Amino acid sequence: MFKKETEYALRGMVYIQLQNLKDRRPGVAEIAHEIEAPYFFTAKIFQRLAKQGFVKSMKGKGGGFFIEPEKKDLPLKELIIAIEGEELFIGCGFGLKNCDENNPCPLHHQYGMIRDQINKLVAGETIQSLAQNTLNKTLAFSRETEK
Amino acid sequence: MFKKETEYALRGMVYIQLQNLKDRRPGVAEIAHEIEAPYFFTAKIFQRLAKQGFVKSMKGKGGGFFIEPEKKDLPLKELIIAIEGEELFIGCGFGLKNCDENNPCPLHHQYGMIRDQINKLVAGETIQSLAQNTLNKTLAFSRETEK
DNA sequence: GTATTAAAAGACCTTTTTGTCTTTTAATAA
DNA sequence: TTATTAAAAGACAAAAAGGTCTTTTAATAC
Repeated sequence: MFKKETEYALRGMVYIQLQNLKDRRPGVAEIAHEIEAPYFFTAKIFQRLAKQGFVKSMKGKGGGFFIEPEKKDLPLKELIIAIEGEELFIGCGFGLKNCDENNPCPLHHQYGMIRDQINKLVAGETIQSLAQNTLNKTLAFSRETEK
Repeated sequence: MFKKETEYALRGMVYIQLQNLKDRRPGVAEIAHEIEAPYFFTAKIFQRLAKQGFVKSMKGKGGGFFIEPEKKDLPLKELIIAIEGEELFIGCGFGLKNCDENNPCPLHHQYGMIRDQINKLVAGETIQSLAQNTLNKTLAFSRETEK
C-alpha cells in the first residue's frame, strides 16, 4: 500500500511521539533500531521531514528529534502526501487519467468506495492518536511480542 | 494502489475480453493503443501473461490475443497476485512483519477493515464481469468521453 | 516454396526507490 | 578552547520498476 519510506516515516514519527511523551528525544540510531529500519535511510528520511517542518531536531549531545507539542495533531494523510504524493487518495484504480462519473472505468464505483475509506482513515488518524492508542492498549509497537 | 504493469494488464485483459465477445482477437498494437500503454511494454506484459496461461496468443496474420472461453471467470485477484505478489492483500499498513491480533500495529484494526474490502473487491470481480459491465452500461472504457 | 504478418525472446536502457557512506555543521561537556 | 556528540548535507550505489529495441520463431497468404 505505502512506500517503504512512508512506512518508516509513520513508524518513526509515532515512536518519536511516544518517547516525547516520556520527555525523551530519540536520535536516529535509536529510532532506526526500534522501528527496524536501516540507519542511514532513516537519517535521510528524518532530515527531510525536519526540513519540511514535521519534526524538530537538535544537534550535539543530548540531541535528537521531537514533535512540537503546539502543533498538536498531524493527520497521517499530510505526512503521506508530503512523502509520496496524493495519487493514492485521488487516483483511478485502473490508472486512467480521465476517470470520473461521466467517464467511469469498469471499476469506478467499487474502487471509489475503497478509496473513500482510505481517505477517511488517514485523515482521521493522527500521529498523536496512534501514539495514544499504543499507550492505552500497551500495544507491542514494533517487532517483539509483549512478554 | 497498483503497479503500472498491473494497471496495463487489467485494462488490456478487459479490452481483449470485450473484443473476443465481438469475435475479434486484438494484437499488441491495437491493445497498446486502446489502453494507452507503451507498445513494447504492453508486448512484454502480455508475453508473460501468455506464458502464465492467462491469455492465449496466435502468431502470424490474423493473430492476436484471446481469453479461452472455457476458463470462464478470472478473478482480478489472481491476475494481480501473478504480477505483483500478494503483499497488498496480506501485508500490514505499517509494514511490520509480525503484525497480528496478538501483536497489533497502531493501525492494525482500522487498516485491516480496508484490506478486507480490497480483498473482497478483487476476489469478487473478474475480467469477464468487468467486460460485461462495460458492455451493459456503454461505459467509456479508456480515455475518450462518449460523444 | 517465398513474402508477409505478428508474437516470442531477450538484450538493453532510464528512472525511481531504497540504501550506504563520508564530510560538514552545530550543539554540549570538560 | 578542545573534545565529543549528533544531526545536516550530499555524493554514491544497488535494486526494482518502467520502458525500448532487435532478432527469432511461427503462422497465414500467395
